[in-house]
Amino acid sequence: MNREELIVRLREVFEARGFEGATLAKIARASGLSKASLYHHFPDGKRGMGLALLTDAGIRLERSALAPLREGGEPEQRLKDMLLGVESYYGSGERSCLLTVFALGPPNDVFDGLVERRLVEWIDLLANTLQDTGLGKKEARRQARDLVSRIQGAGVLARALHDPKPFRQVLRRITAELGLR
Amino acid sequence: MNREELIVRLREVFEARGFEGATLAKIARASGLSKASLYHHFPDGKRGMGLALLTDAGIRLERSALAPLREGGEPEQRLKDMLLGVESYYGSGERSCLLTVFALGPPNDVFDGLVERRLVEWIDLLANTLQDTGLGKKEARRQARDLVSRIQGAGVLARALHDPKPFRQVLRRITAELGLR
DNA sequence: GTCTATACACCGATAGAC
DNA sequence: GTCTATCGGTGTATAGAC
Repeated sequence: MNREELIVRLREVFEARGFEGATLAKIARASGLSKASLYHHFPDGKRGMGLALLTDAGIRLERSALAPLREGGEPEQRLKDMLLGVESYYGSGERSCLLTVFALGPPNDVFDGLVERRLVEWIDLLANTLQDTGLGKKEARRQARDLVSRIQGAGVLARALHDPKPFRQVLRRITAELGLR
Repeated sequence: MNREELIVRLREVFEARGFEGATLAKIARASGLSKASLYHHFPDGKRGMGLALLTDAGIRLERSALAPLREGGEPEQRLKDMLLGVESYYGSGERSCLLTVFALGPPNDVFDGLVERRLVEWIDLLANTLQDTGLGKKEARRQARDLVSRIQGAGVLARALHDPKPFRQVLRRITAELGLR
């Protein structure tokens, strides 16, 4: 069992059940390892797992959605690529964002800081890109916040309704509104 | 200690920590009652508390945000009133929606059904109102889904960033976009 | 209605064999 | 690296006095 595959298995449990809802018994079952073996891979136990998973989610979000915004091409193309990355990151609405799941659990200084930094980074990058399309600085920031809200909300809605379609529809709507055809 | 005041106290714990994170010890501390006394008010224990709180949240959302949509006035006024109700329901971004918090916890047939029904109801009512403004049926439904997404996402964002401002800004933006001035 | 005391299951975590 | 067995603590829930 290598760490990469292990993280994928753990992710499913934490994403679906939240940090508190992910008990070691369920994690062990999902991973095929015993509780004791999990401590070989994560000496800090559940705290370490949560940290590793949240870091992993941040990196995946960065690669899928944030990195495209940093590229040097046309801003319209960057926005388009970001939305494609978001679609992939959310598994087309079938999966939840771990940052969101953790954010709605109990307060935790370590976790909360990681979540907050990624979201701020996302909004900042998005605002810069929107500015490159000709928007004013303030309006770009407002729209960036709004877009991240919509994406997060779409993920929540899909989960709450047990249906990935609302997620895809909202993403399509955003694409259309931004004039990305 | 009457039930109304008790529910308000419990709400704070469940909203901030989620169902799994809300332990009886914390609930007892927050309510000023002992664990045993809580079982006098909620014979079914934590399950009963969660159900009562989720029902309460649904009713508050109904009164604040959904009821205005049912009224007979101008659709623009109904939308305006809904947004005011949403602002109030979310405590201007200082509080989270318990439906969202529960939706992102572990799957639970009872809870999930309640959450789902309220959200579907919200989207339906909103779509009807938007249709009354002259939108086509399909477009009204799409926009209704989008609006609920944005509101939910705004609540998540405000919580994740520990700052109510993004919530208020998104709500203001929606108001402006709908031409409600 | 509220309490103290307690039952008992499950939690995260560890010991130590292989 | 993986396991079985087990620890101490905390979780939900109950008994029974007042």
